[in-house]
Formats: sequence, structure tokens, C-alpha cells
Amino acid sequence: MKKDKYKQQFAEATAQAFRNVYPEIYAKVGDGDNAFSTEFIYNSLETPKDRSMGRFAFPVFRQAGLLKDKPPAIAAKVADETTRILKSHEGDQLISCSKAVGGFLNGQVNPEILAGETLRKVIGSSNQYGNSDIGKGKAYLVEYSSPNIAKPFGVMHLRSTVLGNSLRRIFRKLGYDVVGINYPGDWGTQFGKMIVAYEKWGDEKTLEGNAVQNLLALYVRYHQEVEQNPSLDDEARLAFRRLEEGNPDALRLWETFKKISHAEFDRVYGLLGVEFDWVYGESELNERMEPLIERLETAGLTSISQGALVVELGDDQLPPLLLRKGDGATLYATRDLAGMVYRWERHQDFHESLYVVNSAQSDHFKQCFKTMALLEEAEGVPLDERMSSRLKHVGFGMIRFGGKSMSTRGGNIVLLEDVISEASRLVREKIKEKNSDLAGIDQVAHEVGLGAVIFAQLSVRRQRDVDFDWDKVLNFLGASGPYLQYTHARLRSLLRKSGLEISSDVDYRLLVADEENRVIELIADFPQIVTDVAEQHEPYYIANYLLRLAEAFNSVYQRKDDEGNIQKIISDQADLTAVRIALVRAVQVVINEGLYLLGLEAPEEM
RNA sequence: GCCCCCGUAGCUCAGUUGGAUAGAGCAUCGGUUUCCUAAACCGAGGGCCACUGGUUCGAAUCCAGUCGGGGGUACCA
Repeated sequence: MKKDKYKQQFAEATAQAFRNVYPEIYAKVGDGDNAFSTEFIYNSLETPKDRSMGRFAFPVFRQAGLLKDKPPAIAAKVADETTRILKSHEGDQLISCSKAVGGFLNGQVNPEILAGETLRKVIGSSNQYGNSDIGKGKAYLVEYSSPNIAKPFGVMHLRSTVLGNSLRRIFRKLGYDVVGINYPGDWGTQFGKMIVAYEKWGDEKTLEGNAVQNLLALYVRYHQEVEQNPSLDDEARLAFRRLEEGNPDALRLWETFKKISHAEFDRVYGLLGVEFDWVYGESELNERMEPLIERLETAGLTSISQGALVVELGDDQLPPLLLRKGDGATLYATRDLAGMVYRWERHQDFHESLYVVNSAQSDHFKQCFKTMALLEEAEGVPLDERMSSRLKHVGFGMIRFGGKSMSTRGGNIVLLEDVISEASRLVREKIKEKNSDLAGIDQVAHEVGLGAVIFAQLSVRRQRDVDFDWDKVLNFLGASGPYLQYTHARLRSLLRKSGLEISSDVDYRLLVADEENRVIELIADFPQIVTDVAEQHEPYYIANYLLRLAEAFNSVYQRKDDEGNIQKIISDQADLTAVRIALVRAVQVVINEGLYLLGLEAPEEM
């Protein structure tokens, strides 16, 4: 982790100050990893709740016991000494230590220098700002979306899709060789059901026109009829068996279902702007399961339980993993295990492999990961070469609709496409009333409507369940995608209207307002936010951050003087305009890039 | 029964490895446009941070238990 140079300087000075103020105790404690070390202080630095207190804060409570002194007294003494030390650094007044408050030392960064360094960096590197090479040469696998064939693309698939898409972009920004994986469910007993349903109630017409809708209708009908007639499930099992045995009729139907679904998925991904690097269905693993099972057997991990072939995991909390059902058929866990090996073979030594899948499946992943760990242990794979420790389940909460969980079977489902088109329609109306001669209105309306939909998914912590609420998704006020896009469009407008070449060679002393400094601090925070997201696999940090940045900028934009006049960005004072335009450019670049990382477009106008 | 997630303003949610008076959006009320895009900005009201106990200089945050909601719990994925 690259260290923040301002923090580092502050930590060094503070550490030195402690040694100077308490030499006897320092002599006793000595160097090393203790409360006096730069390292310790650096890691303890916090961000003050109140921005006016400074850029960072160091709480001295932990030193209190050691120093046998009261925290406020310690803070006061050390603050004075830190200030003296920092002032003695000639010609380099980057940071300063303000008067201590309570038990905290507060550090400030010289605003003019922070502004200059930050804006120069952003303007110089443009959308590369925040890039890193920490991932250089490392493969990062991310599986997301993974819809089921012969089922429609509902909003429930949306979360996985947009989360994964965002993570893919973020890891790329950090230099990883990212492999975005789509792993559609194109195998398993549900195809037996589809085949039975088609043979009973469908015909060629089912596969024409709106084929996906027709297939869904068959699927729903199957689940209604099976209530009355449980023997349908036996037929379905038989039909799937036919498929597995390579029966030509069954295979042809399956191929057709697949083709229809893939065409539909590709269309939806195009709409969403989502991309993948590697797409393979469950069926592609059919040949790879047997070798995997043999490996497990050779390792002595398998046993027969109630007629099924299982792996006992030696864990009270986890049921055994099922490799084969009583009838010999494999299960999705078998396929997932084979898939893990497949991925490892294709991308040897990957850094991490993520599964962006609903939290309801967390036990399933625990079972699979544990099984892989046992296998590698049994095979004597050295610890640092094990794939099993690099597998991570990135879970997320459910999407509910009207308080109930959505289910394809019950037909309680909202189609993603309906949501997007409704959102776009509303955006279009809004644009018409405000900016009716906007060129490319349909495209912009789509981008902004889609922005609302995606942002609604990414602006909350993954683990939370979210209730799908039309009013909320279609509300473009406040914390929303359109709010960010609108702010961005205004920034672009400013840049156009100024008619200036953007230059970072401006007089940063002119940025004196609190509001402006707040914006600069936020811009300076961006690279750290990006790495936080990567570590926690939480894109909402970016969503949250962008809202704060947009808000901060909007209050610069509408700042008023004492007489109530707006302090405009573009004025007849050339120097002031130039530096403010540099600030505008920097904000615009960061919002643009942040939106990109979330998977949103940033229109020029709206 | 056991396991996982969640419980913060009327609603939807933030709250970084415990830290300085618990924040934002929506909704409500009040203000701002001779207009660099008002999809915005400024302000007001609104809280036993589910409950109880513990750890600590300090707990919304950590631990134990209770209550409430959701999910999972071997031959579906």
C-alpha cells in the first residue's frame, strides 16, 4: 500500500515529538513497534468528523497509560512540539499541526499546496487518475451475472451483474489482468422440465416471435401443473437423463433453448453496457467432472452416504458436499468444483477468484471451498500455492418485490427491461421540458434512465436486502444516478462556456473558500477510495464518495456572497476564472471516472 | 433445532481497524432563479443507534444473551 505523503510527514513529526517530550519513557521503551513509532502513529491516524479540524487526527488515549499523564495534557504538549518540528523543516511547509483539542492532535495540509499538487495530477492524468500498478501481472477472476437459460432476465440478476461489472472495471484500474466470467446455467434437471413442458404444451410457434416470453410461460405452467400432478417430475428426470445420454431430440431442443436465451442475454448486456471476457456454461464442464471426482476419490475424501457419493467436510456447521445423487447424476456443486479447477488451469496462479452470487448460496460456496482445501491438503500442495485460499464468495442480499422475494416460478418477477424503459421514458419527459432541443435525446434518456437503475443497486452495502420500489428507482432527486450525471453535465457545460484551454498552471492561492478546499480534499481522496473498494469488494464506496463530491461541488457552484449574489465560476477576473476552471475540470474528470467504475455513462448534456 | 445476514430520524440508508456534539437523501416546513442547466443550493424540525448485561479511558461499532425480520439447512441451482 502506497503511503500518503502528507500523513507520513505528520506521523514522523509526531513520533519525533513524543520522543522529544518524553525522553525518559522513550529511553525505556525504545524503538520498534510501539506507541512511539511512526508506523503506529501512521496507522492510528483518523479523519476528524469535523472537516474544519483538519485533514487527519491522532488520538493520544493509548499513550496516556504509558506516559502517566492526562490525554488533553499530552496532546497539548505534543502538539506544540510537533508544530515546532514541522516549522523547522525549511521551505517545505506541507502540513501543520493545529492546537490540540481534547485528546486529539490535528494535522492540516497547506491548502494551496494540496490544491496545486492534486489538480495538477488530475488534469495531467485525466481518466488515469487513481490508476495503480499493484495488480500488474496478476490475474483476477470475477464471476457475475450467470443467468439461467430459458428464464427471463429479471431484476434479481441485476445485482450480480452490475456488482461484477463494476468490480471488473475497478480491478482493471488497479492494473490486474481481469477475467470477467459469465457462467450461465445451461445444464441440470430444469432442462428436463423444460423439455417435458415443451413436448406437452409447446410447438414450433413457441420458438418464434417472443420466444423467451413463451418459454417462461411454459416454465411457469410446468410449476403450476406439477402441483396437481407430481409425476411430471419423474418425466422431467427422465427427460434430463435423455439429454445426458445424448438423445438427438433432447439435444436439439436444448440447443434451441440455449440459442434463444443467449440472443436475449446479449441484447440485455448490450443495453446495460456490461461486458465479459470469458463465457462458458455449466454444460462445458460435463467432461471435467469425472476426473475431478476421481481426484477426490484418490485423495480418499469421498464416501457413500444414503446412496449418494459425498465429501464429508469434518465441520459441524456444514453438511457434506454431494458429488453424485443416489441415481448417479451429478449436482451443481460437482460442476462448480470442476469449474474451479478449470479456471485454475486456464489462469494459473490467479490472485483471487470471486463469485459474485447471492448470499443465499454462502453455504454452498463454503462447502466447495472447503472441499478444494481438503483436496489440496491431501495432495500436499504447499500452502502458498493453493488455489483454495484464493476463492472468495462475494455475497449480496436479495431483491424483494412488494415485500416478497421474487421468484420465476411464481411469476412474481419484474423484468429488467421494463424497469429500464420506464426509467428512460421518464427521463425523456424531463429532458423535453427542460432541454427540448438536446441532440441525441433518446440516447441520453437511456443513459440516464439506466443510470438511475444501476445506481439504485450500487448505492447500498452488498449484504443488505433491497426492496424493489418503483418510486425509489424512478426518483431522480437527491442521492441518485441522475443527480451525479446532472452534476457532471453542468461541469461540462461550464468547461464549454468558459472557452478556456484547461491549464493546471494557475494561481492556486486564489482558491481560498472552505467549499473549494473541501472539494480538493475529496478529489485527493479518490485513489484511496478506489483501493478500498478493491479490498472490500464494495462498489458502493464509490457511489457514496461521488455523492459527497457532487454535493461539495454543488455548494461551490451556488455559493453566495454576503449580499446574496452567486459567486460565479466564470467571471471577468481572468486569474480567478482560470483556477476555478481547473477545479471544475478536476471534479468533472473524477465524477466521469467514478461513474465509469460503477458502470454508468456520463453524458455531456442532459 | 442449528448456521448466516439484517435491526440507526416517519421512509430508504451512511457511519472505515472502537474515538471528539450520531450523518445524508426522501417526505414535511421555510428560503434561494434579472437564470455559468433549480434533476440544484441554503436552513428548520425530527433519534432510549431493537433490548439487557459485559469488556474499555471511551461502544451504534467488540463479546454474551433476548426479541423482531430475511435467508439457508445433502440428493434444485
